[in-house]
Amino acid sequence: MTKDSTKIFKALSDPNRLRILKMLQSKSLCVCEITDILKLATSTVSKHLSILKDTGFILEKKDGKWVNYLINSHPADPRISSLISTLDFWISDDQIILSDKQKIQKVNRNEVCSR
Amino acid sequence: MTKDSTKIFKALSDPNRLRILKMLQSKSLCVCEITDILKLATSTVSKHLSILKDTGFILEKKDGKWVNYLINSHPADPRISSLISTLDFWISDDQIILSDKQKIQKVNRNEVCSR
DNA sequence: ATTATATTTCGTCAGTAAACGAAATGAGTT
DNA sequence: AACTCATTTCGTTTACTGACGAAATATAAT
Repeated sequence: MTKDSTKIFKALSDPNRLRILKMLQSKSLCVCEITDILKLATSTVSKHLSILKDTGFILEKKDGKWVNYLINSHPADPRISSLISTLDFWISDDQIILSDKQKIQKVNRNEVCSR
Repeated sequence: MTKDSTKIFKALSDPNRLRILKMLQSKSLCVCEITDILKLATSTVSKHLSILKDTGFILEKKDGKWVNYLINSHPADPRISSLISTLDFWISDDQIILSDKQKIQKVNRNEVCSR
């Protein structure tokens, strides 16, 4: 219990993972869209997503060749739901988070991917 | 803002620091008392405490040669207060946490220190 | 079937974090 | 002032984490 509490906090203790969570709170996205915004290697983003998925913060939904990731709206673990709603209030005035949010609206997976 | 949010989560993502916080939620303690319970080097415990202090989770109160640490009941940062009260509910059924809590009651700083 | 695209897995490297003991600091005691 | 005890700081070692590119996997399109 202590051990998996630390696992939950560890998942939130990386700035790129927080950015991902905040983005997914606005809109569900595929790996390459997130990659385009964070400017990281695809493999790195994939790893971050698997950490967030393992802890229960997000879900994946396969759609053909794409894998969409979305916020887990009904997590089994109450600690996760509590933290997700907490994050809604936190960090909402942050520059990077705001600009991410704008980019999300414009991003087009057909342009962004296959490059 | 994102950066110091991760700093806050990082502070909570170590099992020994969570044990310390849960202990301090029951009773304020000095470094050597905590050292005795966690079975770590004094210098290690001191480092953990400084991390918790820097993020605002705990306060220190000097008392002669002892330095007592206590939960920060009125943190300036609302994120910290939110997490502190959250931790009150979490992890309360954990074996290690419960046995720590029992040891705290018995610990005597005059026996434990100076060895 | 072959090719193309999206994602994951693997191996590696660099930076970070946690542990320790030893030396330094700070505060009481003699 | 010299001494003792609690704590912090420093230097070192070991383990973990985040980043990358290359290779492997999965699905769609030709």
